[in-house]
Amino acid sequence: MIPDTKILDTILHRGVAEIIVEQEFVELLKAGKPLRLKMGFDPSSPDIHLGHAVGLRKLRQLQELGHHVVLIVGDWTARIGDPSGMSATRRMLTQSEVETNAETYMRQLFKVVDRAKTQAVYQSEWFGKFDLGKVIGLTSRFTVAQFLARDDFAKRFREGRPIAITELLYPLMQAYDSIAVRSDVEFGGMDQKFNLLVGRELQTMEGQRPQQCFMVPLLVGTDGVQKMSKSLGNYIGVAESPQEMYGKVMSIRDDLIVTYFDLVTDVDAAEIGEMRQVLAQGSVNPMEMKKRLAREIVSQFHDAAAVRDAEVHFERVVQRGEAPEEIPTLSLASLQGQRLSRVLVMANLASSTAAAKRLISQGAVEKNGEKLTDDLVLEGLKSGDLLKVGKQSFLRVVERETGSDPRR
RNA sequence: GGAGGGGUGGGCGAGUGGCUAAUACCACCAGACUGUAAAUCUGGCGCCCGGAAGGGCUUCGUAGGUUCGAAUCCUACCCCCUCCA
Repeated sequence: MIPDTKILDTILHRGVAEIIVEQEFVELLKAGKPLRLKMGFDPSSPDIHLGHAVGLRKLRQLQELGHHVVLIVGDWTARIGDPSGMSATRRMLTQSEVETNAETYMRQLFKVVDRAKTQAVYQSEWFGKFDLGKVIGLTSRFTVAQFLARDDFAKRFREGRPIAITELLYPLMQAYDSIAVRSDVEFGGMDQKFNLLVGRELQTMEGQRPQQCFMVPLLVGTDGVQKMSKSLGNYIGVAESPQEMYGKVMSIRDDLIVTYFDLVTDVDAAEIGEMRQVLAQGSVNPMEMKKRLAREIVSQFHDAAAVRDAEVHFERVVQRGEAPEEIPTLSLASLQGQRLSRVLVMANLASSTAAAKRLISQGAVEKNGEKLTDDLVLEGLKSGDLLKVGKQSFLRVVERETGSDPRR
């Protein structure tokens, strides 16, 4: 299918950092023939988050035009670890770990990408047969200088920090994947630029038409500073519960609202432009806009009812500081005669008695809305009493356990 | 093959015999503020006993040793890095 100008414009400009070579890419799209869109992942980290979604949404848009995704399960590159993240060499994964991770990954991937138009292949299909001769052949095509041109290698080299030789192999392997699957376009974040370009070069050397490199911007994580990543813990996972997702979106800083709308929602560009304006003027409470954002994001992964529930939950627990519908309980009998710090530990509201005491002395503990500032035995505890620790942790005292044990 | 540097609490990184459960910063937790956030400010940030005051225990790569007393000194071992060849 040949895209009309509006769709083409969205594909080329919304949520895109750079396309190499944009003109060639446009021509390929206009030719209307199905393209092979390459996207790789290492099965060492199977969780997909909104940062990945930026690129995956692009794949989806292109699938809607009839193009095909070739998903590469990097069961060999996972052993090395992508140096783009500067991580240390990883241990080898077992075959079954790889398969489990790949499965998890794909289940999450297909929340965004069209399964019917996706083909998954394992790197081991070609690297499993590689012998030393081929490895040497591959490495002989590039020079150290070429690799040192890459930013992070150059930096580490300059600072005298180690670069494992296997790390140099990573881009080569990724590039070879492009040959193996005859990639037309490879997708990745801006941090993948070097790797994608090596693919282009290698394809040219092998007489293949060089792939186009499609790079998306890196989404800033919930900390508002660093790129979203699992290891930094600042991510919003696509497999998370509606409540978690909604809450995490609400916790991003105001100045990221527009970026998020732009990169991870389908809200019309013109409308986003208006938002930018009203936000700048201060004529709207950013919170309201963020709620809209949260709804837009959550609804991509959950049904409408779940989205509403998540919002109600947020308003209740976070905005009004009330107890949610479901809170952990402990029986009166088990708490009788126990000191407050002990109770908090039993209820899993504190990680140790020392921690519990800190919370108490800092005024973070309430019983039925009344502050408790001494670590004493709770007198007159009765069924129905509500303990609150911090802003959002609760415990209900009940006559008898009904099953949900907070200690689990 | 040779020379040298280093392994400290979640991270980074001070400390080189007692004043050190161990500086600072980041992360994190709580409180205040607030429009959800962010920012800011205040406090906290090994575990156990005690209402508290206070007391005890365990931590500075691993295992031993010296000493009244060690993260700090000695010995052995493990691991990491840099430079020269």
